[in-house]
Amino acid sequence: MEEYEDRSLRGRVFVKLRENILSGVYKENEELRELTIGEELGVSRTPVREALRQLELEGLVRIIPNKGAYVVGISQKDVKDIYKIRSMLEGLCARWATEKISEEQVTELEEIILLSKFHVGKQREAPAEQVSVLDGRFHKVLYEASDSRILEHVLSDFHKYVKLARKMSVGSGDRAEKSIEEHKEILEAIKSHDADKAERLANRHIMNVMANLHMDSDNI
Amino acid sequence: MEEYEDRSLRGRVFVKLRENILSGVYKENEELRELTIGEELGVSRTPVREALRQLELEGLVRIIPNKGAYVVGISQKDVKDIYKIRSMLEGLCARWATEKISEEQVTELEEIILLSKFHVGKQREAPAEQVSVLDGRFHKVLYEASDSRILEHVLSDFHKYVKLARKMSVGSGDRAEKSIEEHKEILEAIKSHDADKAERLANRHIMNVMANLHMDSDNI
DNA sequence: CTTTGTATAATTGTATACAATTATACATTT
DNA sequence: AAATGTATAATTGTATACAATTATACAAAG
Repeated sequence: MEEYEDRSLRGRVFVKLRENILSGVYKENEELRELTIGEELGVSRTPVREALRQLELEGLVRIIPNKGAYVVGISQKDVKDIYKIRSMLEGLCARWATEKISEEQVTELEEIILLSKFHVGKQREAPAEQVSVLDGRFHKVLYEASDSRILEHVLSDFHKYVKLARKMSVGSGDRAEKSIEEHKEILEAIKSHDADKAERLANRHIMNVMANLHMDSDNI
Repeated sequence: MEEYEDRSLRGRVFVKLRENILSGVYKENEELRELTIGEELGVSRTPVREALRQLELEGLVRIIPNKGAYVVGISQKDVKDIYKIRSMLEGLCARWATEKISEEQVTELEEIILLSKFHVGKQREAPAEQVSVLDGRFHKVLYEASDSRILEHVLSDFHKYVKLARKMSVGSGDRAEKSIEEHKEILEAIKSHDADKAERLANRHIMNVMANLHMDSDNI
């Protein structure tokens, strides 16, 4: 669904606006004028309008008819809530994946873990970025393995949210290694068909990620 | 966020299209042409386009750039998945509500239960409709009581989904009475500050609702 | 000085025009 | 007859024009 997002002007405007809202470029309650944004991005009002309507549905923008579009943004508490909700749903996802995962997907997850260990080992050339990408891929495969497009959809949304918001926070120290270790444990539980354990581990994994974030500023 | 949906043309088109997709008027993979829909609803392409872009974000429509918009719809399995996910999240919602609910909200819930009993009692003049509205209000207050706009947002979305899809299925017999009884038990648990119990009851409540649905046809 | 009314400007809502892309029909070639 | 190329039509993508609504400035009244 999202693969085509960057091809159209609307898609690019949508991605750019979401990024600017989540990263704090646009502040809470700031008014987003269609013409102004269009001029900033070099497009007309039409794609801007469409992007704003989509952002409204995502809850990042509040539109008051005939009046304007206003940034909603997400607070520190929102991020925490998302992690708690995600924790539950990632658990459910791991449970369903245990029942539905294919051989190919298991292999894919093993490859991702292998690559993650490799990249986190050599602590040079932007390791965080590479490891972050692999983390995203790990969870994405898990979502697909759950064989539930509904669950996949909602988890992907949340994942995008926190991925962007996370850039503001700083994950500390040796968290990356521990995270990969947890991925490995989750996969082991899935492979041994222990759905309860997989759910519990996935659950805790997300809570650990959250606990590692230092969320000091009020707005993310 | 949704209160203004019906005032603008876009809002009306959006609601109408979603209704037609979820109720099966538009079939799976059917192409939705902007001009055609605009003519059907008596509007130009612009509001139709905006509505389609929103539906894409909701996952009900798949848009292929420069090609068209196609109905995705939801399957029987999707509905079941939504209920399972909702079950978990309504549990979490009840837990948080236990910690955060206000006196006014408790009163509001008590009123809704009282009214529900009244309406289910006199089995005349479209009782199902009235009881359904009250059911919606009960859960809405609970969402607000959780004091988490994120959880409220995702649960509201799911609730809308199944509310529309449910019309296709047939809830049987004396389910309404039992449902109200369950609402009452959840509220009692919340009032006695027993978060574990509230979560467990809310959990089971949604699963009971699902179990009561007769989902025979392949597409809902 | 504050309030209220009104004219003006700014902004959004919708429709339409034009450009770019894709689908279709049909002739041409093999 | 099947495959391919090309012209045409249909559809979407974007920009712009116009209408409706809301905000702003400022004068007049109290």
